[in-house]
Amino acid sequence: MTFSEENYLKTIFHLTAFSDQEVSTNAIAEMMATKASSVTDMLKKLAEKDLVHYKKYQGVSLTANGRLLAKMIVRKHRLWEVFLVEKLDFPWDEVHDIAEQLEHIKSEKLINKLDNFLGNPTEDPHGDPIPDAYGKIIKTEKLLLSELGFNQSGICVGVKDSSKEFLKYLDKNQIALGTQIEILTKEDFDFSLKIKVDEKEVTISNKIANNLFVKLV
Amino acid sequence: MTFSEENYLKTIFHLTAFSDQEVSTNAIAEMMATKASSVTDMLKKLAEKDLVHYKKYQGVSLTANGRLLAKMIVRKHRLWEVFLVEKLDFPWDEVHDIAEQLEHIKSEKLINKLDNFLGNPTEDPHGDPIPDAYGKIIKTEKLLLSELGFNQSGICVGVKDSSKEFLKYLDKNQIALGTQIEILTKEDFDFSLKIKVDEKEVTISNKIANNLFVKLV
DNA sequence: ATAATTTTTTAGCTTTGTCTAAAAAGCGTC
DNA sequence: GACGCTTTTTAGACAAAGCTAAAAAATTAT
Ligand SMILES: [Mn+2]
Ligand SMILES: [Mn+2]
Ligand SMILES: [Mn+2]
Ligand SMILES: [Mn+2]
Repeated sequence: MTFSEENYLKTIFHLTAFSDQEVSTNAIAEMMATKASSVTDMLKKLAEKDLVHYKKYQGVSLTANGRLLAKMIVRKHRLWEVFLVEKLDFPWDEVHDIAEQLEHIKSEKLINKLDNFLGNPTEDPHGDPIPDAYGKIIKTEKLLLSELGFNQSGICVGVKDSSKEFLKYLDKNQIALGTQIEILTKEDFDFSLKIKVDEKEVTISNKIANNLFVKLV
Repeated sequence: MTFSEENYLKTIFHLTAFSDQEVSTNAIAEMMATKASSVTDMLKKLAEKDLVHYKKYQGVSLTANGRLLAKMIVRKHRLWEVFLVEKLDFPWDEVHDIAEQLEHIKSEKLINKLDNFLGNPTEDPHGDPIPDAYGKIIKTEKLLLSELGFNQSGICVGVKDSSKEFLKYLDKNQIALGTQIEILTKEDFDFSLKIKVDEKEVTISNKIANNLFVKLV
């Protein structure tokens, strides 16, 4: 498998993760910042290798085999992210780009040894689950901060948007995984929230609250 | 820089490491298991980028810039080998192939953090020197086991041939870096040696003695 | 039901890195 | 200095992965 094939599989996996529907050529093209015609070419190749179900004009989905391979790439990506943060002390907003490269290193033994070295983590630095060596993913219950009501408290367990910009915003406001957040007030006009973080009051927009996963405490 | 360009630079670096002469198209082709015509194509491209000095029919050598880049690739390769052996507990005969992939990961910050994480090692698991972040290489004095005389003792500090086969042979005979070896007798007919390793006597061929680096004790 | 619009595919071209076969250059021998 | 062998380069082809522009299919609107 080439890097490119792996990247397509991973993209299709992410796009079908929650909807579980067929995914469109254009959706793939947009997410990969490429052209629809290039996507069509690749889908034919992946179909040829039995990694996707593909019928002209009818969207695409992963085969069992394709899904497993995609999960293995996600596994590698997230384990390397843990390594970079836990062992090399990288900030959580810098690891994704490097993991995009490391996820293509081919060696099952390597990734399983890395997994052990890291203590078999179940989540990456952004709170996303790490598939095990068989592709099994343990999904933990989590809801968006925006779904909490007044006076409810949650512990931050993940981010929905894991862009550099958002992660840096959270750093600036001293919000990290494990931080406890209490909802103080909700503004009806723009749905902005006043929250309590570490004894400090902070006002955050609806967009922020919609991208932070919490677990009720 | 592409993987392919990096591999060519690295090969030219290794071929010119000791001789310091121009290297031939055929020598590169042979070491990379490719064809001379492919090498010629790549040399033109590298010359265009000012990474090699190249004149038709007259061999090739690295420019200062090309040499520095080559050293950075070697640095990455050897640091990753240390990581694999020291942290992930890989046997020394399995790390080269994986390092061939890891050496192409692009991130200066990553490699410098890895260097620190490993305690800034100066040598890789095969006794080869690791260039520092500026490309500086500290060469330590070492001689071949075959150069020792009767009753002389040396500590094994490196291997000249680092093929799987040779490394496994050494494992089988309990010879590792740091092992002390004493020359007991030399056979005039085939230059085979009787040596003492860990209180045990072992007979080794001239070929073995010619591929083991030692430091006199 | 037809027309307009959007989506997807096809056709044809480009770049990178490889190959084979043939031509050109360099070198050792007489 | 010519001949023959070896090395190197060139010419031309191919596969992978991308692109643009045009055609075809699907979808939406009238
Ligand atoms: Mn990531
Ligand atoms: Mn992540
Ligand atoms: Mn190596
Ligand atoms: Mn090595």
